[in-house]
Amino acid sequence: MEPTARDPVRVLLSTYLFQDLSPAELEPLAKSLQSREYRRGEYVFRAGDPAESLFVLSTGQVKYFMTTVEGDEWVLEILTPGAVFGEPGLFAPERTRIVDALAMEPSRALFMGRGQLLDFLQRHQPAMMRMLEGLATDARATIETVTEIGFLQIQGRIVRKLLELAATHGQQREDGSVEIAVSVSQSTMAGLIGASRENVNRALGTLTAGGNVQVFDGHFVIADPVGLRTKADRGWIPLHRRNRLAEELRGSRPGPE
Amino acid sequence: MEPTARDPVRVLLSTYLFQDLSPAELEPLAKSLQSREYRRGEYVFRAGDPAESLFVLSTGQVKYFMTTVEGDEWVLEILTPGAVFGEPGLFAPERTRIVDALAMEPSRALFMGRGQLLDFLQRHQPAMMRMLEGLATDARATIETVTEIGFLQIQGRIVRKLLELAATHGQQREDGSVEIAVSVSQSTMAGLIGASRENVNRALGTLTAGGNVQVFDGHFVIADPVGLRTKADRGWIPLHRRNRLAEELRGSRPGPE
DNA sequence: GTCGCGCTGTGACACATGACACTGCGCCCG
DNA sequence: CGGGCGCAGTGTCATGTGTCACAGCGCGAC
Repeated sequence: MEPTARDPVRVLLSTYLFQDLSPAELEPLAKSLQSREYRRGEYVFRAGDPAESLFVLSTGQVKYFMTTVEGDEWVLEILTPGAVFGEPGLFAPERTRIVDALAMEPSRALFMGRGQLLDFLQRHQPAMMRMLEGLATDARATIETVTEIGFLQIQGRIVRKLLELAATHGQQREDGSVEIAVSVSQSTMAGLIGASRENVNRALGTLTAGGNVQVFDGHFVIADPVGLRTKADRGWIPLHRRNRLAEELRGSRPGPE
Repeated sequence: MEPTARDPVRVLLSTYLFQDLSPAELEPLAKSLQSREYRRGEYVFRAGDPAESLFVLSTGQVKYFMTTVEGDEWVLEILTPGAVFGEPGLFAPERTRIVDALAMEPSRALFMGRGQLLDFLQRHQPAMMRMLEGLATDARATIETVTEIGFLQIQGRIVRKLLELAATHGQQREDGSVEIAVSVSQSTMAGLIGASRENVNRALGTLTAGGNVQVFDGHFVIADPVGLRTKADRGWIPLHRRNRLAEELRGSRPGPE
């Protein structure tokens, strides 16, 4: 475990939520934080649990997902160190978790109670702003996911998801390719895009055959990021990227916006 | 237009965001609000616009949706009077709208600037709490939508959506049936659940044939809410409703949650 | 009136995807 | 060593769903 993971203040500073604050401001909060280790395969929390804490992942990897009775799972996110999770459950009126959070590797997380968090947010406007920002960004990202699921087919969804993963967990390599630093099996990829494992396999097959993507023991390497990106926009769905073009069609619209 | 729609304070009080405040507290805010009317077919804002205001719908009906280049649209929500919209765009770092908001009927909306809103939220903790709650609830609702889209097929999605609409816009009638008070054409229903209009039509056909649902000129009546509800859970996906049952399987899990 | 337009109903058909079934491989554990 | 298990790869097959094509119908515009 790296030294930074041992120092709660540094962990907090590495999150989007607390990044704006000074170590001095974070010190008292950090002191009162609790911490816990999770074994591989252990749940941090499960859907239906009462939501009482905010979590910050300091080491390891946590899978964030929903499960159906049939056992199928929808993977919402792969959380890596520095990730803040569990916020929505704290603020929703039911105060109950609706997703499962499962440690995929030995992991460690800091956590703080709801009261503690609210208290801190109210005293520190920058953190409160970030909280609003985080929730809003989350909501919007999920909205985009919905439309992608609705209109793209498997290969397109994979491409989008790979680019997204590259954006958040990507590591540039000297030859220009980008390595995705989280381990994603084909089945979790299937869970991420809502498809069957078999078809993910096949789609991945054509992508590697096309030279855009490579796979090393459990993680992806995007050999040709530019090429892949062009693939993402062709045919399927540029979403709101079309706005520039649409500008002139609109004509004058008086009003607030 | 009903009298309540004319009084900004009453409109604000009818929203989730400002419901906890006293008329006296809302008075100054209400005074500084601007208001605007929209014709049928007019956009309140469009994807790509800079996000500078928060809106509160006082009369009419607004469609909230994303559009693809092909012209297909994903309808996120049908907004009715008392709805607050445009928040996520205000808080996300890009400060840009990613969805389209279109008046489906002649409508009127109040709006306030971002600075004005932030200022008010910082002075009124209850409103700030509601804001967090609203964003969190939004995020969670969308997450549930994603999983439903992923795992249910058309008929199931329609049933879910009808029940959801009934929950938010439903009106009990004397014979026990529930009327959905917003006008939803088959095409917008298709947009709501991510399916083609034709298949929505067919699925709706079997539902009406089964006696669960009726249609009067553009809005739905759920003839048999209980029966419909049982349909929603059978076969397809009870989501996290299984938690009760799962409790005993878990065994002891030491830890914060 | 008549045209056009938006919405609702259907039918036929192609096809992407889920489901099933089985093989092979690496790895851990007894 | 052998058995079990999770993961990757592939073929076959049934089917839900999108697409296209067309008909009927109410309604507003001219």
